[in-house]
Amino acid sequence: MRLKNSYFFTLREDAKDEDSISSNLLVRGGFIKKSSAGIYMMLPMGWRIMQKIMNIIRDEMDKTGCQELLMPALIPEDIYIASGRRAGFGHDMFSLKDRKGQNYVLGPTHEELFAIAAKMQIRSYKDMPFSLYQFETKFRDEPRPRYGLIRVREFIMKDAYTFDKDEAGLDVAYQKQFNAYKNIMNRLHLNYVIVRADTGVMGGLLSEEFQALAPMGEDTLVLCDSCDFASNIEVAPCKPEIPAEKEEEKELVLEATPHSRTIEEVADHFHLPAKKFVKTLIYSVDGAPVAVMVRGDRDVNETKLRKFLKATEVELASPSVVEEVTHAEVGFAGPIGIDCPVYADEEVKYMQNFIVGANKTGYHYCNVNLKDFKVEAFADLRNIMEGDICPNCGGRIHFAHGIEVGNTFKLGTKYSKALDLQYLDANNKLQYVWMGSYGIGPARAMAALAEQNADENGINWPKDLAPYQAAIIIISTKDEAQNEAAEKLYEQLEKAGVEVLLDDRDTRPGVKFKDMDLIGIPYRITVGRGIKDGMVELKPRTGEKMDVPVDQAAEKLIEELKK
RNA sequence: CGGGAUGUAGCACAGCUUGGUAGUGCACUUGAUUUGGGAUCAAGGGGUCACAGGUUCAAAUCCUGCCAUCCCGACCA
Repeated sequence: MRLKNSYFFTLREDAKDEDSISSNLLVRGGFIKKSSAGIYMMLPMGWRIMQKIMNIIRDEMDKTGCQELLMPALIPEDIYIASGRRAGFGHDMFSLKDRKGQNYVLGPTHEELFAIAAKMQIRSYKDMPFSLYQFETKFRDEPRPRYGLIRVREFIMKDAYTFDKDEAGLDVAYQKQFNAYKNIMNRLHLNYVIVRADTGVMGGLLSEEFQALAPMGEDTLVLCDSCDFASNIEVAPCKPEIPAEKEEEKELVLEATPHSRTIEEVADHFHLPAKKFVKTLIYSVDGAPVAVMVRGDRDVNETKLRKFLKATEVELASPSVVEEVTHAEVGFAGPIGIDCPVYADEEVKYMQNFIVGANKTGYHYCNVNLKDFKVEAFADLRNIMEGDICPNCGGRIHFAHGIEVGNTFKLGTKYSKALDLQYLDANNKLQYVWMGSYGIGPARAMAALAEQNADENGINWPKDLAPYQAAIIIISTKDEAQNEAAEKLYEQLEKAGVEVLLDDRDTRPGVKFKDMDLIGIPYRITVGRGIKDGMVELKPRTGEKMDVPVDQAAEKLIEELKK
């Protein structure tokens, strides 16, 4: 493509309303532009990269025998009511009415429609296995869009669905998709890890996430120093820390702590480490108050709490609820005499002579032991911490941050039951279909690549994903010899199938160099003053320049691109 | 949804406290000098100061409302 008279622009300054490395570079490079909160225009340079990413995904999907189709985005609300997910998604779903007053939603993910589509195919066990996928725009009304393409409200997703007659079949289909996902991540040159994750609103039996490593990533990944344990923090199991020695249980004491509400303040008051305290947090679990105890230096894991109590919604209770159940101001909650059920993290079971709030404003109890209060149940309810023991091998845990680029789910029969997707087995008995669902966000992949490959000059795209493989820069467009040589080279490369940009803009060389580095063109051929001796310059974006005779430049570039 | 901030030229911002001709840098146009890492000089073009009301002789500036955007939190496949 010739840059002159084409839609191409870059910005010299960071965008004020972008908040990450990738989104700033993508906006500055003219790849994308925010059109409203969490909604982006995908401009020509960005769309080229998207298509390259999508082609790799498509190729790997096709290799698994998955068939591509396209579902509507506009879907009657009833379908999500039938699956029970209308309430689950809640305000995350864009919804609207048609002229007749019928309620519609914009699809946030498509398990329901694919299950319905599968009904048309499936009569007997002989009709499976098969799988389907699409690239489709999804809509999710995120409460807080962020980080450019990473958390958006409208985005293209590749979603695939597998249909099998039993769990063994699902296992095989899942493994095939899982391997395809690994191939995709590798071909995208992403630095990633695969972690266990919560199944969330998708439901089902198993969820694994493909997480591109990046410091700004929103997910906390729990990794082990000595084995291959990898989990999203939301589901990482914890082993309780058991004190080495038993203490002698002391007498319960009520102590005035008038100015101490937070754990730090209370620890200060008693001159004891946070480990000697137990926090009591009041949660609202499907509307009912529940107290949860964890050691003072730990955090409650709300995903674990929700699962343990088989609840759909878990959130910290409002101050008024806290005051109601504790009969005290916020900051003095404890298990003794509280007016709601108490659950405790397993670790609390092993603690002795600890300190808790007294449910009385300005007081804490010291030397508290298990006999002093009633607990409904002990369970793993806390977040694992860096330095904790690996639940798998006993090694040490460390954290990393990731961008969730892909996610695979073993759904089981959740949707086939909800939407009545059945088949006749060999014994002429009706059975439910086993489903899997597999999502990948090409735009998130693009942002993750930018995040992982940014340098001080811009984005250093992998060779095969850059919007163009090479750029020919004309130093002075007033020099006929330079123009002619550049044109000839351009035609030669186009003919050879190289994706090449001809920077024939009438501007200073520095501008051209900066622009090509910013948008991450992997190779640059500079046609300048050397042309009078028949020489041009070939330079990798990050690497040394080489002087090359102009008539060998194309050949040399093609050779470099193959490396 | 709670807390905070911001909306002024294509972009980034100043001006608002203390009401009185709409400003700066980049970008853009024209000319000149330049031409291997975001040139210099000169002359220009471009604005319902988010929107709607109000106060005032007079509002970007003060008041009320409203919309949008961003930040922190909550939430989140």
